[in-house]
Amino acid sequence: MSETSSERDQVRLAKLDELRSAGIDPYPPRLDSPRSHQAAEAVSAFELAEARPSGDPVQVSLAGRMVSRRIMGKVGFAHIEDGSARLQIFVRRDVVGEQTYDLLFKKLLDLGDFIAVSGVMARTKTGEISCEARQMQLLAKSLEPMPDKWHGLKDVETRYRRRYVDLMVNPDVRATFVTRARMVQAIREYLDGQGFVEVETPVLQPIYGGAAARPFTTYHNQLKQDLYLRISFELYLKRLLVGGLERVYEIGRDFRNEGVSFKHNPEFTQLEWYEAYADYNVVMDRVEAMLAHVAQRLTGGTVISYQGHEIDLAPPWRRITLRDAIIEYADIDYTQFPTAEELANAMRAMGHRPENTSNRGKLIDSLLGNHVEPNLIQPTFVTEYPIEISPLAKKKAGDPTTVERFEYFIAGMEMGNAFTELNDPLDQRARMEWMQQLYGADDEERHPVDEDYLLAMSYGMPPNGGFGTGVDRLAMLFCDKSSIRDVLLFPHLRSLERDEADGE
RNA sequence: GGGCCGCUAGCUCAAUGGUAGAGCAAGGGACUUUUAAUCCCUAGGUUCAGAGUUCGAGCCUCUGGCGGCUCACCA
Repeated sequence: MSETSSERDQVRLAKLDELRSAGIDPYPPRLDSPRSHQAAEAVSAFELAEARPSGDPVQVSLAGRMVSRRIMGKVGFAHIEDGSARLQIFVRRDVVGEQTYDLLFKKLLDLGDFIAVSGVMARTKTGEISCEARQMQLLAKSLEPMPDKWHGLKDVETRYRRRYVDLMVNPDVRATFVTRARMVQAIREYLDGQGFVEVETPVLQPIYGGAAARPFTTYHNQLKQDLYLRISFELYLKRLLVGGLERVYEIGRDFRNEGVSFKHNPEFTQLEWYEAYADYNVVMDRVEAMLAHVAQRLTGGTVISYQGHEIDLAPPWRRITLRDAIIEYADIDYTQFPTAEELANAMRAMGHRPENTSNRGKLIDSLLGNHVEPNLIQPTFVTEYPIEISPLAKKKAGDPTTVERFEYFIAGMEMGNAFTELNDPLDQRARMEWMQQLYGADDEERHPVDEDYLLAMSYGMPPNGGFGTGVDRLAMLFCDKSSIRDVLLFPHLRSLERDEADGE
């Protein structure tokens, strides 16, 4: 599949040859002088020494990618960039010698090459702290040109397809993924501190469940078994409560075979936890506390800025019932319309265009998604959900149509879902069987009945509160990104079609 | 899936339907404190693909590909 070599490819390959004939390994296995400092460390070491009257020279050995170069005859400057910072190096021919200066630095190095530099830290005439090179070693030759040093890489598609290039030239992108990592770390810190145990449950599941979603299917050849990539962890984690683990959580990948959008990727990271002897009120308290903790860790405060909105994560958050929220934002009191048909008619009378469904819960959910959700900028818990769309949640005492469930919303996005978990095995079986009727056989969100889950529950499951949230959406929030693709290192994209005439 | 927008040199971008250009990057040269270094010279293109209209298409039309935004659907 290699194309006709362009001139620029030829030039780079010729440089490889020239390096080798000069006895220079373009890909040496290690540094001649082991790295002593990261760039940022070298700068602080110099600043420290500079502040002392009799500061000794600061000797350093650095390594990084050469990202700019300015040659002025027999002296030249370059910037190298490592994981900590960008640092200028100053190279003089009469210091490093002709072979290093003329052949290597001036002629055979390219922007993008990894190099090691040993020398002394100094301040240049213009005041920039730099490393004056005594020795220089090529560490890895780059064969592809770097993007424009000033404009960087802007093309969105290329940024996603070649994230490594995006990362090397756009510092904000690296910062985003560091922030994401710190966010996940802070989540674990909170939960671990609360006595939760982190566990891992199967990604490959013979029966999927725990969410209303369409799964990916796969197949185990030797076992001759159909398997599904999990759409949630829920049913496995709750089995652990049966087994006596009282507080469990999992952070991992879910897979849903649905549309992709700025907030949906086919695989995404989910956090779920389950806590014995807690109900959904306890869960709400925890969600507030956890996200306030994360915000503190990342920003030192609880107010974050998201797409121009100031969002305050400090507890307590607004709590509103689903019924009141829909009355407030859509002006419909769904309790006045006890059947799907009546509710759909009422919605039509209000100018909405509800889909044809006999599932009243789905209609209510669409009112929530279309009319309520976009308005919930500040963190908000919406509570008390219809039973038809909540097969795993416990009924509210005295109201058989409603369950103890909440979803929480921030910045107009649904961020997560929780309930007082249903632990009555007979009720659970009835609810699952009811779902079979409620969702037609052609409904792609219809769930199979998980007999082993029912068996587990029959052994006795403590009352508990469970919670699930999209880690990527939290990352969008804390990284101030409007698209999930900007917080995924390698977002899913269609494959590029290869030109078949392009030769193998 | 629908609608709108985009795709031109390695990168960032130009180009009334009339010879495809610039800056950076690259190659050659000058330059011993520059920093978007500067100066001189050079090379670099199937304008996403295909078809059509036209004397002539990067530009107009159609089909397809990929992407972005958005609507629908969903967690």
